[in-house]
Amino acid sequence: MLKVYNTLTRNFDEFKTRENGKVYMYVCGVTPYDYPHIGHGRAAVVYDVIHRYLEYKGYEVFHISNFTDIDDKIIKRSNELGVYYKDLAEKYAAIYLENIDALNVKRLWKYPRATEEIDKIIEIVKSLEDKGYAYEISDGVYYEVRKFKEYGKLSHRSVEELRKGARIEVNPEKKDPLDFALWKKAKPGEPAWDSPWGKGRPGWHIECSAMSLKYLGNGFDIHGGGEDLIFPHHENEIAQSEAYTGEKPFVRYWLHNGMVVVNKEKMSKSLKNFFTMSELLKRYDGEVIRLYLITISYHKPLNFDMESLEQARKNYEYFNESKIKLNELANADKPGTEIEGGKIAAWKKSFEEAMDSDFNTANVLALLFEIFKFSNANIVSLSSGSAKKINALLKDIFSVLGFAKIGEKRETINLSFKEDLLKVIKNLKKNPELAEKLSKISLSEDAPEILKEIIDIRFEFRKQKRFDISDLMRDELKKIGVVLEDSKEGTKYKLVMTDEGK
RNA sequence: GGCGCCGUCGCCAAGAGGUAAGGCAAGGGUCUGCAAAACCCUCAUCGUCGGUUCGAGUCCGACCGGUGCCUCCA
Repeated sequence: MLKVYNTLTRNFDEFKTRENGKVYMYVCGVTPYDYPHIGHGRAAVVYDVIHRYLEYKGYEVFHISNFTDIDDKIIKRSNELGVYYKDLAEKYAAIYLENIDALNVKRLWKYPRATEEIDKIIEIVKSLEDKGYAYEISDGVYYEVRKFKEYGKLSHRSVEELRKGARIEVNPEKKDPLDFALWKKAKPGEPAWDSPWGKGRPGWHIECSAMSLKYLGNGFDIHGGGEDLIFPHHENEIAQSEAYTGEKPFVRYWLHNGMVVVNKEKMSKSLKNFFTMSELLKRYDGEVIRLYLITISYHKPLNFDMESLEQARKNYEYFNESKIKLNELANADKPGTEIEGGKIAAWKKSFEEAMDSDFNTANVLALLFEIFKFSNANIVSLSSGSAKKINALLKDIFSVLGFAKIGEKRETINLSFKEDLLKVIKNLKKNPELAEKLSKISLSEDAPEILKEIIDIRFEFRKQKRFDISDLMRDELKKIGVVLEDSKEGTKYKLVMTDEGK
């Protein structure tokens, strides 16, 4: 039985959907005005894992995430750069999508944009005004918080407390400092849409109510986002939506992911302590970053540091290497010990129990270590059939965690790999004993063939016990990320990431 | 000031009343010409002080330290 931590009830609630077999989920997306950082990546990955597990459980998942493509920051930025606001927003929306593609986040059902849902937004604001929940003043239409009796139920605050903490008001016409803008009247030079209140644009919170209600309907299952959105964003969404529909709940389960922090401070643009996904992806494979992001419970803060990322890289390599061995065994058609069915079943059970406990990916990772420890320790005795059985389970686990490349051999690392190899050859030619042999290699061949010839030459030296030469060759290759592994069967190579790149 | 969260081995991190998962690092082995990889072994009583309980990282209280939200933010 799946249990999820619900911010509204502050409890691990049993997950029951509105409709049988279907999950409707809305996750607050980004305001695309700059490069997305790893915190945005974490949110995307977290809800992607949740999405994937729900599908594993047999649900059909209707998952959407918005782009808030009109707001103060976008207007300010586009004015600074002298570009059209929509072009700016679409540029960064595209970068965001590219980045999370690299993290192997599934594309969602829909990515609605605020500016493309103006009709629905106006309809809701108008309705709230008609029902007496909203009022118009000189600079816009505001939601009257005191009219909504349950205001504060999500963030667990009282209106009185909030009022004490409220900042000095900009517009004295507001009835209450807590009232927030549903619709902002246009200032000169700002993008604007026609409305019953003249030219203007949506306030910050209304677009999420409009898009979620439009595409998912009232009372949908999951609403997610960063925990910094609990107040005021999600609190206001509830107030708007439940007042508008006249029904509750607007959302059945409120899920919130923890922030990424750096040196214990929240990663944010204003503190300038952020790492963009684009820069991290230059140094680390997207799946390594993904693994790093799911090593800790999704609702806890994640303290970002390179050392932990490096640890994730090692763990990823271990999974990868172990899976390759298992695949080789599975394809070998080799007789051997059969794994007890009970073992597989127990692993499957602990996988599901972990995920059922509010998506405990950390425990799933521990399980993966257990499985691979077993397969590695028994790789010589196990039958191919057993390997296939283990692989079947791993396929499910990896598909839920969102790893598509574990077990693939990396054939070439990047485009400059051949250049690197030629550099190695050049360096090795400084050794007179090697020069002649290496010059026989045809440099017009592809990188894998060249590499193979180098390894063959080294093999000859090893046979003659010329370990000085073979060690020299091994060291040179290691510098470009080629690690040689000698065994009785011959020399295998694998490609690993180096500091300079993948 | 209000509402929260967190403090578990050098580091990362599960566990949430029944006697401390996992990973990285470290040390010792097996294997290897040496490595690498893999495997085996070793490695914590849970911020402090009280309380509840047969039994507490796990519940309650106080305190110490850190941090989030209350303003835009995944």
